[in-house]
Amino acid sequence: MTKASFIPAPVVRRLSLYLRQLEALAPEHKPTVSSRELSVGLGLSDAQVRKDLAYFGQFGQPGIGYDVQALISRMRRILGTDRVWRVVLVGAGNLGKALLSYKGFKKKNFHIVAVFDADPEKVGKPATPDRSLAVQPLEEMAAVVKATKARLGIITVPAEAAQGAANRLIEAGVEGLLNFAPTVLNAPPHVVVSSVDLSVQLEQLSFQVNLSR
Amino acid sequence: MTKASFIPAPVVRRLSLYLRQLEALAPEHKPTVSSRELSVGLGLSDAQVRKDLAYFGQFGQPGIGYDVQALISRMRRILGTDRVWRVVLVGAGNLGKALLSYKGFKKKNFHIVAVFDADPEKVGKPATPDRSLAVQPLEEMAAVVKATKARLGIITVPAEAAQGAANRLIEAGVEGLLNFAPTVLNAPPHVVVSSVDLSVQLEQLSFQVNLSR
DNA sequence: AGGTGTGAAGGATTTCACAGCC
DNA sequence: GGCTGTGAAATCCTTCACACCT
Repeated sequence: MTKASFIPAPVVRRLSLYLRQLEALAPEHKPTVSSRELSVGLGLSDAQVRKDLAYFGQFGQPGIGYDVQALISRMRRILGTDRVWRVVLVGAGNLGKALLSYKGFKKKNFHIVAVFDADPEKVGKPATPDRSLAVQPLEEMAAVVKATKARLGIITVPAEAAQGAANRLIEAGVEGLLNFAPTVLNAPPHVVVSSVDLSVQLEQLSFQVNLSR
Repeated sequence: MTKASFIPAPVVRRLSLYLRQLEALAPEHKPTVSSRELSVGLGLSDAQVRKDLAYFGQFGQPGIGYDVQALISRMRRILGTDRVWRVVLVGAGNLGKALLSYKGFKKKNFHIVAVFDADPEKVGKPATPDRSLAVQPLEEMAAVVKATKARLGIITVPAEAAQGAANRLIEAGVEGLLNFAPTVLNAPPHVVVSSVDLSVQLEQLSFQVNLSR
């Protein structure tokens, strides 16, 4: 593996976008793609694409470009999605259930293997219409995470319950958290946390829209 | 209004986080907060908070800090959430329905006023369990957006349908789009686009988790 | 010609550090 | 003593531009 000691955050964010673009244009069966072609759709410069990819070694052919399939494989390995990631979800509310039936995760090799909720009313009931998973009580988390070898957790509980859910997940041995609750999570340094606050996204829009008038 | 001619993107992103922190600590009835107190929870430096706020004028008291309530009001006005934003949603699938019943939006003054879907099977059916909104056909969009004075649109359709949905929304006069489809959207410069790709979020996690071992 | 990889230059953002105010 | 607002310095990131490859 390359000496990818430290990668700037903006680069990591773009990596996923490159992969998405590549996968979108793979069906066209063009064997290669240039940094320019990759960059235009994303509103970036061609130099940026080359610099970003150069963090992980050099796999372009001067005069030709990048081999699409090879680059896809390489990017998947870099991002870690060449293998299955087992994920547990805490919070069987509306958002949690929506994520459970979201097809995109499985396509990207993220498999949700268990669902937990604090509400005794929900425990035992099927978490999805297809009844593939039943909601389990929080107490089971440690055992289930261990048994399923899940390494990631998704938090879709109310803000007040988020830190508690995070603590349990961390205790159970999860290595990364995707948090949808509108609050900051504290976690030890060996646990990676990424947050999506849906209201914040809309706020960004309302700010920008107000600016342009 | 202040000469907020141009605000760097990183600053805008943090603005929402400041407001969220402030709202979280408002119930404690502490009258003021220091840049340091605001910064620690978010993992930022105190200087950063002060610099960011300084873009919009100066409302701190040396030796005291910032008046919590005043800062909240000010931030809401800056972000545009001191008024109601009417929002329409396209795509009555799982994610769309989850967003419809997400309480956080209304709390932040974002009101979803209509739901559209291309599937004739879904049209006419209630979009939420509480039956407050019925799914409408895409053809109605222009008229409904006009009638409801909606200015923002949320896209929760499959990737293949996203650009089409965006075009219709733009045509109908919407000024900002929040896109959950895993694809890049093209839009004219007067329309602001913000995207959330759920799989990309998990990919970021798998990358970071792989790094730290 | 068309295209990559990369030092060097340029810009943007963050941190430092301190004068000045409460 | 505590804290803000802000120039100056430092750091981080992007763009330029070109040697080199096919």
